[in-house]
Amino acid sequence: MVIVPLAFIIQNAFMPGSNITLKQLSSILGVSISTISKALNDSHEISDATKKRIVEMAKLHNYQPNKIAVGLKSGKTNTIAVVIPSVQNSFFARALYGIESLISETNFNIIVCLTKESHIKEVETFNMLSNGVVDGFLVAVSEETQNLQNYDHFTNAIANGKSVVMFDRVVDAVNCGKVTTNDFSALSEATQKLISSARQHIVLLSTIHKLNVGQQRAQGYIKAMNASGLSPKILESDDQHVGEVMTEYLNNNPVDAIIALDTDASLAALKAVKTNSKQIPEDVAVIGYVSERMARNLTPELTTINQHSYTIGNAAATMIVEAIRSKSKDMNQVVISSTLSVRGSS
Amino acid sequence: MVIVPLAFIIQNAFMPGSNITLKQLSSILGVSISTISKALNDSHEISDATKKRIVEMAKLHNYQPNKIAVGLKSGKTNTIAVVIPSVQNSFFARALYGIESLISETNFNIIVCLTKESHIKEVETFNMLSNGVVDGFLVAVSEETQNLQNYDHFTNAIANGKSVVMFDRVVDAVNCGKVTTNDFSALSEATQKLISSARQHIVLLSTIHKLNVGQQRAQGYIKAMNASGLSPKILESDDQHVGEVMTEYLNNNPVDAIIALDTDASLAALKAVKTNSKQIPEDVAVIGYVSERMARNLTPELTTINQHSYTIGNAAATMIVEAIRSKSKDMNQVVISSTLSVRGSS
DNA sequence: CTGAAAGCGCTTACAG
DNA sequence: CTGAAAGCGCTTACAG
Repeated sequence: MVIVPLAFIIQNAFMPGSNITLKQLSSILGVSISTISKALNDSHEISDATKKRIVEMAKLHNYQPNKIAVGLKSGKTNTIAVVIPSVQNSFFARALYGIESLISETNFNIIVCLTKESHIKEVETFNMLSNGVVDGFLVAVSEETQNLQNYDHFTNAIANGKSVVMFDRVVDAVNCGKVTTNDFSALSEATQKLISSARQHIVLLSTIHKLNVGQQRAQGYIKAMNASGLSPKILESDDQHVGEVMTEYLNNNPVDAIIALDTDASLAALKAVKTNSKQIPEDVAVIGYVSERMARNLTPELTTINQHSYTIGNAAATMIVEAIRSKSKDMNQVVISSTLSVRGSS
Repeated sequence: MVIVPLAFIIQNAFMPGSNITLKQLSSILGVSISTISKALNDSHEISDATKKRIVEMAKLHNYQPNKIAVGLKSGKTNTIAVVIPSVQNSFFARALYGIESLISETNFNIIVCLTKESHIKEVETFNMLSNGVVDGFLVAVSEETQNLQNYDHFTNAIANGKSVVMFDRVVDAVNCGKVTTNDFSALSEATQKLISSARQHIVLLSTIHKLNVGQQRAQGYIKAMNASGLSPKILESDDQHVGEVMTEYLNNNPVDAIIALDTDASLAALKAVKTNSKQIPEDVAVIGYVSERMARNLTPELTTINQHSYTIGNAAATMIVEAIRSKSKDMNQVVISSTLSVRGSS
């Protein structure tokens, strides 16, 4: 007969939802903690009979292993930090969705940290999570970090044995997994396409000229323009003033096509052309970067360069899970090609 | 003289970024682990001299306490789960931004989990994180959970001693902290405002009729319409077909105002009216739900009901941090009022 | 003022 | 096949 201590009964009676531990199960079953642990982990050392008894009792009490304790013991937390500049940008929102979808099918969790393009915030995040909290980092590098070119927090994390995968915003100088898109050639092709439809005065509108991706896209545009003997014209602004900048330019220059490099610029371009009483796409063609869903609800429907953000997120998540599980150091690079979705605006 | 074991030197020599532990510091300093722990926690038990020595050495080696170990010992993890349906919806994206902004100023971290409106996913998330991983949950209840009215995962978490705060999507039946907006009266006022500008045929367009918040808004609209002797007309659809539904109705019925309850419906309403060759706002006024930033970039600029999503997220985060810290059980409710931002479309 | 010991909830060599 | 012991990295009552 097993004597169950009174204190235990009381505790269980009054805390029905309270999480039960191996120790408590041990005193209920009259079996050692080690045996229970092994049984629940389906060790071959334990007889089928006891396994059965233990598993049933564990189920009855809704036993859930304490992840923190497992993490401390194993040195693994099964948690991945997703460090991104923002989540209000539809690219990152959808990439995060792609990441989460993949991760939720594994036994990993994700911690999301928003850097707001701040280097300090990014560094603090890495420092705070490097010690025991996460197994790896999925990061889209902040604008400020790109400008400062200070990458110690990345290399330290890697030196600490953490897996690091960069996506979209990557840094060549850091040796880690990378998932990017072909920004240069996507823009070059889109520009080429406009040129082959006899557009001559093609303007690039950007609020992301400080970012690597923005520069890559601009280079692709410039290359295509130059290749056709056309002179590139790049308008740069911030999200507050991009509309004014576009309108101002439209009022004083010939324009028959606009390529806008982000959501704000895309909406602003549509608005500026309409306000200018020009027809889209007859007078001015517009190609932009917005989500597919939004593109379909705009007037006219917007031709977009589709970055496949979900796929990028998914690929990055796949890569880091693989890296953590295999502990391999040789990191590969994946490029998810952007594609042009032609709609009414071009 | 302190004898430093060779193994330790090698380890340090070859793993410069590796996280140092109290044990290692102890062997470097020749002081016990307990003393070091107390010194680093600024205990009054330790003399200033040793404190200084210890703190300096800790800094030199960039000592960071292992959060997992601290969490296991204290039973607190300083981590909060944010469980939301999606992050592609601008409301949740911005609310998450508000949450993160508040949390990042505390010593808490957030784990973000996306339920995709699935009850099962929500339940699994709660089960998975309840045992040791998080101290509390910040949740916007999924559509499916609202329909099934199965709230056991919430009450279990609360019984397990976790703090729970619901925001935007709340469940009255669960006794926890709540942050909401005044959906009913916001719609009632917006409708009233249209009526007082002599609009008669005011249509409500919604893709969120299955959600509590959608129903509340619809009720506010109905009340205002009835109060003025007008007959309410509610068009319901999903985000794929909302445009067709609106266009179809416009083609066959008199309409002089549209209130759209979400971003998809708002863009679709603008598009449908324009396609129908009607003028906004002269022929048809449009009021919608989109972010301020997007509203300003639409043509015409959209009058919106502004939910103050950032503030809602911030308030919810404040509430749960407070709840966790104080361990108080009496949960309060906060209402952040929505406001009407009048722009060109009405 | 400092340190040894116990313990948070687990896992896993090692004995028996 | 089962269990006692050590240990993951910390904190904290308790001795000295």
